[in-house]
Amino acid sequence: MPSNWLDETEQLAWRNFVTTLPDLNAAFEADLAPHGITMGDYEVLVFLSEAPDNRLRMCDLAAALRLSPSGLTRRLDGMVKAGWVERASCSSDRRVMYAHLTAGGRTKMEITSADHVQSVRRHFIGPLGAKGVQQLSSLFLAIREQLHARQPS
Amino acid sequence: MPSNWLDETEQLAWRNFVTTLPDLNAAFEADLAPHGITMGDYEVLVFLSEAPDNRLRMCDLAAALRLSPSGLTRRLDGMVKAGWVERASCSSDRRVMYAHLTAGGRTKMEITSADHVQSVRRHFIGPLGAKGVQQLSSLFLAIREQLHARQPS
DNA sequence: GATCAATACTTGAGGACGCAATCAATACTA
DNA sequence: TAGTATTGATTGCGTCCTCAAGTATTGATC
Repeated sequence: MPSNWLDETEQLAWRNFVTTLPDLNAAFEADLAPHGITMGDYEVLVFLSEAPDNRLRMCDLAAALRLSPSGLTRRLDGMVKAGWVERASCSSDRRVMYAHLTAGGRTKMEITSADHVQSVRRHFIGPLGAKGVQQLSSLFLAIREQLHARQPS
Repeated sequence: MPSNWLDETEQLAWRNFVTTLPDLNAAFEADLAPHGITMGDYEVLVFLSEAPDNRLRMCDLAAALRLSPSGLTRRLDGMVKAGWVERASCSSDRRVMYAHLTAGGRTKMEITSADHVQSVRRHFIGPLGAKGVQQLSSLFLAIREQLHARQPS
């Protein structure tokens, strides 16, 4: 074993982390499933609802979602078909397409968000406790800053 | 906004968490990529290397990996082709197939693990700090216990 | 101002995964 | 012990994603 191996405490932390993540994610998906929407699509609704004019350029939205351009194109296809989003072209730059939240999309998000917040509270906020929420917040902030320090996105 | 909405601190913690995860994951994958292996395949090697006789039943391995049976079948196809794993039938129950770590698979894991541990240390352990490691460990333990409390897997 | 590079998006091809159906083997039950 | 249910693994099919290539538009350079 190399000298930089994880000690027991570090090993335990790492395992607690990586073994919990998939189940946590599955729990959120399962809670959203009755609404007929995935976490991925729901996140699109959230980003658009918070953007100016309820719209974002495809490339900006893709970057925010950590999705490839083609991946977003196809995800949006489905959401347009569902009536939650529409495409709109840009007058000042005819290369860009806006993803624009429709009224139906906003309604969908509002209905869904109530359950989703409850889901986050039950699976995430609740078990952490008030102190744990603050701890976890700053821990992940530190991780993210370290990530962006080397690879400024 | 419903009454159970997240307050500002909770909101911030949640966002720090969900926005960091994809980048963290991408960092691990990127560090492993030069070895020509994915996190998914690497995890198979780890599980098998720690199992008795370096082998696990397909169904047990699938459960450990949070993978569907068919998903594991196909992942193993690739790993068998790479020479890291071999399938072995079970004498006492002819339904089961063992996934068995080969010598080449163990070598692959040992070579790869040095870099992977460094990767975990840089992106995860390092920014957390000694105190943060312990905090995060118990926080995710709490989350997992809450998850299993309702849905005993 | 013509050319070349960069940017924004889409499409085609291929990979990874889940669900449902299938087949084989074992366990339960009357 | 015969019949049924359960378990373990695989295959077909559909979905979602990425990469590479292609098209269109804008920006940069000489």
